[in-house]
Amino acid sequence: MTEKRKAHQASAGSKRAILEAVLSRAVEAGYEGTTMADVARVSGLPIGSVYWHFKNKEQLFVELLDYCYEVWQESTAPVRDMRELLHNTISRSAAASADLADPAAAFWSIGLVFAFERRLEDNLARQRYLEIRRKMFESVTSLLRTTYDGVPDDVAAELAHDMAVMGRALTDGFRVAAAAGDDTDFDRYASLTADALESLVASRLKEYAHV
Amino acid sequence: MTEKRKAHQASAGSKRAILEAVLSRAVEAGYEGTTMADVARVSGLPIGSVYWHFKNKEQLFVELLDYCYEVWQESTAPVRDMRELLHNTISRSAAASADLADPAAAFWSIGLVFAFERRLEDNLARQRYLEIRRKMFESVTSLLRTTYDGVPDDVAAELAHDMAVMGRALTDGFRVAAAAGDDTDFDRYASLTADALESLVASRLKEYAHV
DNA sequence: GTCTATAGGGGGATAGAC
DNA sequence: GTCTATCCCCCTATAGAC
Repeated sequence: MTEKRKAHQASAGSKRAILEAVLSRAVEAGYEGTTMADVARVSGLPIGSVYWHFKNKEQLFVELLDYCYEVWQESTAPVRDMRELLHNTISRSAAASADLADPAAAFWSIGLVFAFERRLEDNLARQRYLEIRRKMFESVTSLLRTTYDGVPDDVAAELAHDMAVMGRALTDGFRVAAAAGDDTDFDRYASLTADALESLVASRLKEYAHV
Repeated sequence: MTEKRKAHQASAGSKRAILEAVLSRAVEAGYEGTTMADVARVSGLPIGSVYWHFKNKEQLFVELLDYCYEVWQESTAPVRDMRELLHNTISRSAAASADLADPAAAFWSIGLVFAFERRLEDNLARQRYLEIRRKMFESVTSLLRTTYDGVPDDVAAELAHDMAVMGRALTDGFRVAAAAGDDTDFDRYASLTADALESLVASRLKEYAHV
């Protein structure tokens, strides 16, 4: 193994160590609460190394979001319907509070902080979160659309959009509940939520069938 | 009017000016993003006066939350059912983004920042928000409970609790949507939300009637 | 009660040796 | 690539004149 390769490997290892350090700090302290000194301490590397691997704090968080999103995609089995989707996301909201070391769960927990910190408007990490948020919404919408068989395209599209909007609101809402420490049985409400949305879909489909 | 009275009046006026200054800053920048220097500048008073009226930043935000909550209570007409309640809270989520000067609407917008900033765990303002959040939840629960006539008490209680949990999640979720800048027709989804929850209630009531 | 000046501490970022 | 020392700015909070 050449010297260059060795250096490269060490670099990759350090980079990952830094990302995991910033993850563990970010889920507890958010963006502003996480200091570069913290990250250096937790990762075991000096602060100079952190700045060698990442241009600045902003870029560090951009790459953190990318890293988490990647892990999330890999670790998330494809779902078949809305019920399964809601169960995954809402139960995972609880997990995001309990198991903060899970990058997949932590992603959304960190992201919501960015949604609310309006003063971070120009912050690239915030923009990255919003971008991923949009991507997720689109993919959920098209997934749901495939679940309405034998329905005119425009109706299915509208229905899928509505369910995606409401599903997103519910998911975010239960994340708020988790963050606020509300005493909530997330499994139970994942089911109830699915019941509510499914009955809404049913009545909408019936309505269109009558036209 | 005595000198003492005059001084007292001036004090009350300044205090209110400071509270409105911190309100306008807080909805834009959150807790950490709002600096005491900002507050002084916007209120037109020197920073020394701010510290004369309020012990510290923490206490300033505690009183801001109390102030907003008070205005919110006064300005909110009593609602009669879940549909009306959802419409008020969800439509107002949109307003919280549009009309930031409205203390009633701003309250929830500011509060959610506290929910997510876990590192503010010991912060009295965060605790005050969570306290008010609980109070609201209780009052919503007991309001809903009165809307289920001719139902056994325990069933009505469970139903009211479930609807309050889901209503809160939806409301918070749409506040997230507003903060994230999602393109959402809040009026429309307030209706759909009410449809979904009402049909859930209907099926639960039917279920219990059969037993 | 109002105002100014400043102490005191912390955080982001860089320089430069190794 | 790693590490240390340090600069510089901003923020909370206080001291003390008026």
